Amino acid sequence: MDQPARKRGRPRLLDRDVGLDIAARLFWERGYEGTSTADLTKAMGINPPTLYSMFGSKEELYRQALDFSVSRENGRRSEILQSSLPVYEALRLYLYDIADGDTQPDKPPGCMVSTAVLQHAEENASVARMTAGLREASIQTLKARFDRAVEEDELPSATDTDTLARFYGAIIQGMSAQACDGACNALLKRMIDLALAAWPGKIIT
Amino acid sequence: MDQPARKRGRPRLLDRDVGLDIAARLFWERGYEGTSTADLTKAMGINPPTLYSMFGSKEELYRQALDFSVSRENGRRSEILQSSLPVYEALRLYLYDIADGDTQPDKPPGCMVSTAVLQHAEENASVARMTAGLREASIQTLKARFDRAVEEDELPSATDTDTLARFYGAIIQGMSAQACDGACNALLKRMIDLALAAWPGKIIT
DNA sequence: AACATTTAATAGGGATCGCTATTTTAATGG
DNA sequence: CCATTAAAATAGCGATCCCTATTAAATGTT
Repeated sequence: MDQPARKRGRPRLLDRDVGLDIAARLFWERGYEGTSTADLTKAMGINPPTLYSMFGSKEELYRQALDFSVSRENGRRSEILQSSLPVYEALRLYLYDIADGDTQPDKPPGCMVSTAVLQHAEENASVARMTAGLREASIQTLKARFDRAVEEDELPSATDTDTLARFYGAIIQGMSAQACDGACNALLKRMIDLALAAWPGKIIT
Repeated sequence: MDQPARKRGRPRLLDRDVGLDIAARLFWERGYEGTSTADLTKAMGINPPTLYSMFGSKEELYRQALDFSVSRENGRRSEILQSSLPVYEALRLYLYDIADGDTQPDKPPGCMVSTAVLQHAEENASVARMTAGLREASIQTLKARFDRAVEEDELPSATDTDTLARFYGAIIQGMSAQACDGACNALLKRMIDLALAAWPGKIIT
């Protein structure tokens, strides 16, 4: 009874999510401008008209592939950050999870969002705005968690949570860049430990 | 007598350094893959064959434009870092100078090297290797200064200078990314101040 | 079997990509 | 004035870019 309700007409050869996964991987590795529609159709095993009927356009496919990938990570990372752990420990695990994502053995290095479309041709400005928006949203998530920590007396009330969030955002972006340049997981985590030494109230030795 | 020794033949319409400056600005704003040879020739006011006779190829032009730009900054930044100031203060001024470079009013945002060609088509792998090499060199410069600080008892002898250098490298890359996303100079400097709080031996309040 | 519906495959269009063979122009040297 | 030198301008090459009009194939329905 769980039948996928076979519709009429010729059946699809490519599952939509499989296609998005393949596209995400290509965009992740080569960037938006470095990935051609020919690359995409070849990797998916389809012809150009199928790509356009399934996803609309290259830009729409990129957007959907980003949504698809981001939403897969968001659940776990949100759980880590919003857990009952002390904010400092939650932040550490959150950053470790991102470091793990930057250095997965069978996936492209770095983060698909953190360092994407920073430079771009004018015609791709709207794509750049999209990735910038995702980065800003991620920073706002951090800031909201820090604001809550202030309210719950885990952080001094004078804490500049905006700058604090953007600082750890910079670490996230720097980790992605260095992962692209070949940095290993252990190095990224050593960097995180250093960055956590800047946490308000810490005494470094 | 300081005559530029007018050679025979038709004189050049475009000065080489002026051309490199224009090219650097375009590559800086749009990235390597986002800048076309047509963009470059149009901005320089020349025809394609002139570009190729002057600079060899698009990739060679990118390399020369990078060298041209980097060498302009390197003198001042090296002076700051190698000055007689305490290493901690030298590092602060060094990072501030980079923040200023990321947010020059009449130039593209971010750094031309820090966040360049992180993702790329396969055919541009050699270009990516080049920018990655420049980033690594910059990190090694930091590490060398920190090693000197260890020798001169400005830092504990157990200091992991490699990780320390890569941590501040990550800050530099994160600042460039956020400048590309619109961050202002003051924000970048607040982030630097936070990053300096991670300096070994600091007591944060 | 014939039809309706939905997708896949073929083939290619118009624009732009990086680049170059050839010709023209502008200077100096004799 | 002519020859020589060197750079600029014209014109366009083959490849690839993103995308689509059209045709063929595979299913459920009648």
